[in-house]
Amino acid sequence: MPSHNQFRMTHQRQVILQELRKTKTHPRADEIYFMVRKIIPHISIGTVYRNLELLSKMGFIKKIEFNGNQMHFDGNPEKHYHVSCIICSRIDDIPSNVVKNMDFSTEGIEGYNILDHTLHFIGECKHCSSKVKSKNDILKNV
Amino acid sequence: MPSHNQFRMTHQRQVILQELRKTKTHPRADEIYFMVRKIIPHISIGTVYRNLELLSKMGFIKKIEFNGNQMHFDGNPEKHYHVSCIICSRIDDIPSNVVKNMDFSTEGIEGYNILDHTLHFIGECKHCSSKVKSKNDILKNV
DNA sequence: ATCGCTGCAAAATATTTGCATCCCT
DNA sequence: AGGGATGCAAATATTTTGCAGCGAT
Repeated sequence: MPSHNQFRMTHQRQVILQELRKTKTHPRADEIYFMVRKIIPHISIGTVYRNLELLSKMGFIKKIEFNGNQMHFDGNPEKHYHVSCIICSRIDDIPSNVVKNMDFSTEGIEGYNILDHTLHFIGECKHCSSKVKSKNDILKNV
Repeated sequence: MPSHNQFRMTHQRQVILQELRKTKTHPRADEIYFMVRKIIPHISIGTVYRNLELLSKMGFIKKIEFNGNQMHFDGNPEKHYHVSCIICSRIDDIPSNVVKNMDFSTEGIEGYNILDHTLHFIGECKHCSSKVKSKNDILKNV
């Protein structure tokens, strides 16, 4: 973990950021790697990982740690919440008006200096529920 | 992913569950492996993973997916929230009165059938803040 | 000219899985 | 007895890292 005295905006870093900002799908590192390879064919996966880590440490992007073994990344660093599908693991943004009111006092959390929080909904997306439904339909006939 | 027609309470499974229920530290699979090895020395790590997966699918335990690359497990399947340390990744339970009121309508989350949610606080635990503090103190004298 | 960054490849981490055998129900 | 579960080991999957050379400031 280097301590950065000078942050350099390299071409690789700029393209990673730009491509991540373009999409709303909260991609994983390997997906970002393939997206960026279309623009920088010889970029290495190590560079992608290093940049995602650094960009999130600097607050340009956000890591989504609710994952199912793989990290996801969000080009939008503004505070917002997510919902993910328990079947296919896709992650979507939650409209800001869904949570109307959240009343909590972090003072009750003893021994911690609270810096942030995440609220993450889990459900079944419509794509997956329709898949499961048609599978059941098939099985009924067996 | 086997579909279980008969669930068997094997010795391994029973000890994994029992040891996980004993602790409040939300251990990782490898930590559970070492805990259980004191009782069943020849248990394999594969068995631990398979059982943790199955026990969480059946609702006996909970996976904590906010992790930092490793899954954590909670022997308490009751609804409750967590806080984790951004430095050392330890995870603690949140007292139930911290969140006084959370008003949201999942109907605003289009295209999802919402099943659950997690609320996870991130902060610096007192152990780590004191460590950082003493490190800074040392550096001041350099 | 520095020193942070990159590509490459190997290493480290974490989790899953095939298979013969075991043992719970 | 049947089939789910285990141990072992190999395979996967994911992320990190050492190093020599490159390039942004």
